[in-house]
Amino acid sequence: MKGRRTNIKDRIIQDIIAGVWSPDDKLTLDQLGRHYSSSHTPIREALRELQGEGFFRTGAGRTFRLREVDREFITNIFDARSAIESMLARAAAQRCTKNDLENMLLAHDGMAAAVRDRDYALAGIKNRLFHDGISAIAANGEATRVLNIHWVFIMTMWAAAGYGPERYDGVIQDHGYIIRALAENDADAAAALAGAHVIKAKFELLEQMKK
Amino acid sequence: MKGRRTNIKDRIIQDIIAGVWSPDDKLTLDQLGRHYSSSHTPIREALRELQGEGFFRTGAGRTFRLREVDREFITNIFDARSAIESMLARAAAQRCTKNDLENMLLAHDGMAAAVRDRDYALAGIKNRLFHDGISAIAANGEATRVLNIHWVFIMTMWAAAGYGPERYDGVIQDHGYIIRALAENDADAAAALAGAHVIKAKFELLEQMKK
DNA sequence: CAGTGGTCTAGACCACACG
DNA sequence: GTGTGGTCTAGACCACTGC
Repeated sequence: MKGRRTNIKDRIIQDIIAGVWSPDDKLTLDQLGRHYSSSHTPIREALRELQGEGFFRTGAGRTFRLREVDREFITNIFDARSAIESMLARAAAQRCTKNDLENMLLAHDGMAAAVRDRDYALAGIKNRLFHDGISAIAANGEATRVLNIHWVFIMTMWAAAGYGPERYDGVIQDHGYIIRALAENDADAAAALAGAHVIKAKFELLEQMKK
Repeated sequence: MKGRRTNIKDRIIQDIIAGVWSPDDKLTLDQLGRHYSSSHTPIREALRELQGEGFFRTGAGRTFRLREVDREFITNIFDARSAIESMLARAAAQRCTKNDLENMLLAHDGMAAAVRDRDYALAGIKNRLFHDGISAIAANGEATRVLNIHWVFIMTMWAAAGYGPERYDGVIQDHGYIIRALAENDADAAAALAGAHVIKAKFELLEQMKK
């Protein structure tokens, strides 16, 4: 399924965070095509996907203009994620079966083990497994799609932030409480916990941005 | 800005609802290209946008497979919309100024007038103005983008549903209460009202689908 | 190991800005 | 009117499928 478009999109995000492209650059298809060794079409499609994720706005004329990844942008996408994750957690708590719960515990333990080993790359992957698990139980593919769109960006930001044990321990603690809410089929609790969990991530990234 | 891609996307959605394309059809680029008198690229991009909106899933191989627009799909997207509109209404209530309020009242009165004149096409447009107004006050462009993606689909569904005065009066009543919440800067009330407003739309469309 | 069909390349096209 | 640069056309390419 994946063409080179997917790779180009990921590389562009990493380059945005790394500061290779700045908001005032022109960013023409020719220029990007040269940089990523590709012709117009794959670049064009990658840009359109990135536009759908909010990284580009259509500027004057028909040009693509890079959006600044600033506090407002982080705030906006995490507020949206919080609302959706909260809703999904509520649905998941209502539907959660014994089997679902075991899968969640597996992901949870896997992440805890990775953090214990100081393997933060693995911990990031396990973290995503945990959140994907909730989405799977909630079974709302359309809402899940919205959560998935910024994933590359979030992973890259976390890697750049270089969080240590304190941050990860807090995340794991939160996950533990969310699992309890799922186990009790307590929808209100799950919604509140999941929503707050995302807000914390927002604050951490905003804090990190000041540097 | 708009190329023919945008038109093709809208026409495909209308054709999906009209039953021109059914979930089991092959839907190759060649076939669609012949049908919409275009070459691969614009079709391909339209399909990719529609994939991002959940209308297509990537089937076996690398083929595009049309998703069935069924009760589950409607439920999923409206549950997601409810969560986001609720969050936006909460933010809007906190930020709403006197000037913002006047703009909302303008859109509100415009829709009421359109319904009084039985001009439901105009009422649909005014309805969108109302919801766009809330998004504008909330000033979360990234969340708003998520709300905008299904708009063509929703407009087409409403037109197909052929709602009469009773339905529109209910919508306008809801809008009136939301405006009151904005006026009082009552964030909790706005969130509850906006969330419920979307759930009602979901139930109405599900009801409509049985026929 | 052919067939099917999505993906990429090259280049013409043309809309929109600016002088 | 001229130029810049996004958009579309045509066709080659090649991954995946199923015979």
